Amino acid sequence: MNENERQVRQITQKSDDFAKWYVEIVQKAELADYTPMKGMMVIRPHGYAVWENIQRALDLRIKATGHVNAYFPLFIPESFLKKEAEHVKGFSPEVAWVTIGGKEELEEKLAVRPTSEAIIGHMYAKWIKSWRDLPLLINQWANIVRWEKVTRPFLRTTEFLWQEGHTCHETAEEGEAETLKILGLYKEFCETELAIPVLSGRKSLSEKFAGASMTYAIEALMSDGKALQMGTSHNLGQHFSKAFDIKFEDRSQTLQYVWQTSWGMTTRTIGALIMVHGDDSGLRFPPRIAPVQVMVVPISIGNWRESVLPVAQAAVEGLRSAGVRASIDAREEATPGWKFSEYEMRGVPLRIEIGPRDIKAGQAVLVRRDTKAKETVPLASLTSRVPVLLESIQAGLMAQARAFLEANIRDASDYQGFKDILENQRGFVRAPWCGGEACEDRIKTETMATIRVIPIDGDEEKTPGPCVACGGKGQTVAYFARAY
RNA sequence: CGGGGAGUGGCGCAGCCUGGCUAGCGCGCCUGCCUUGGGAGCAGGAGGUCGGCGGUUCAAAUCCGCUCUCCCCGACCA
Repeated sequence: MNENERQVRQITQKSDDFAKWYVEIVQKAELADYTPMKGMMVIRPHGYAVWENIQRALDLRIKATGHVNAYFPLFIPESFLKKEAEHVKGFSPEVAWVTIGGKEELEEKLAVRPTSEAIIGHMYAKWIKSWRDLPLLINQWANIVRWEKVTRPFLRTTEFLWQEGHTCHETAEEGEAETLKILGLYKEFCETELAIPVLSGRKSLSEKFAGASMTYAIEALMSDGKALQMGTSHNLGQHFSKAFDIKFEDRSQTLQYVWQTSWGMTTRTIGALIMVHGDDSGLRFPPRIAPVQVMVVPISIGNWRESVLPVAQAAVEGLRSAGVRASIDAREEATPGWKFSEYEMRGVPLRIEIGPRDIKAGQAVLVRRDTKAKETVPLASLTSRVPVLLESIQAGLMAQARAFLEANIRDASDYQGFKDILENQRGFVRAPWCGGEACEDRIKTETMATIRVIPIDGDEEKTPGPCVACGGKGQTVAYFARAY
């Protein structure tokens, strides 16, 4: 057993049992913990700090595009949910209900929101009277409850956190433009901040949001070859405005229903960070969203408290004033080696080791988490070198994830080849599809793969071959995958 | 919700089939010494109503019934 193997002996290897590796990391890196209630987890401080960084970066973008934040109630009257037929049908199997308040049985039961279109639609009807009130661009950060049968930390929990945008527009074109703008915003966010490359496009009708006219999504590829939906942007058309009577008087004095969109991203993205970037030593957080970007470990030898510690602390101070989220672990009771492994597990992008030898040489040892490569840097140039390295790590993780994604998009022209890819290699399969639900169903039943996205017109060639399932005329190319 | 596996100090497990002494082991934790450049060592110590409820029995971690939770594989979903 070499050194590298010894240090990771406590975690399940990723290649050995991916699912087990995942839940072990979640718990050992203290991102989340189970509670006595099924499907309900505690997001622990280390996990919540990641969520706060995601929130900050995403909120900035949402606001930069003209949206404002508000907060709507947790509860939604049953009658509201029932107003949009498809909506209630889609969500009713997974809604939690409040039927008693204190000791009183409620006259009308209240849904714990599975999403907020209904309550927001009701309020919008009250607020919107004129074209001058449009566009209405509101976002909320909230918790959501969906009574799922199968749960997994971050990926699918009974209660989860998200942001949901709900907008109203004068025209169908504006609604569609907003839907696509957000889709692009999500894609840029995932790639820039999370270092997770995504495929974007529309969903098939069977996969679209209950009550939408069209759902667009971004999909990422986890390192076990399964796809994960990272965010959705829905063009709601006039479905909800008609159900909730959201009307405005337009510029030519005609009464019209507004055109709406809704879109969301959730705490699931944390699960994606784990599964896209994690390795056998633990997490690898992209620097931009890492709670701690740099951990300084003073090498505790001899009179290190007098000789090493002050230098290490000064280094942390210097990095902090340079805008780096730096921290120091000066605990006496843990050995340096233990700390190295610990911060690798927790995904800290960069480790700085400072010991007596380094001080003598006026340098520090920098170890990047993504490649584990070491370099020595003069103490005086830490504040200039560290930001460069952090950017390089961010870019490195992205490059690695993109290479993996690209290597795992495979074309299939016939059904046997299609099945072989899903059976032996997983990843995305790009294949022509006739647009028929029968073929979609058959593929799902026989291969467990679903259409993740259909490229938006113009993004892909327009003359697909025959449908990979039925051999009929191909209408479009679609990306299929087994998904979480 | 269907099929399979599991629940015993913080973590990982043994014990259960065939009921019986103070429920054991490794890691972790506490104290002290000694160490510290990849998860150190020695000595002493703390911590468990065996997931919960009920039943059988002189006696239950162990047998029986119900129930909760977790994991895996399907059907449903961000």
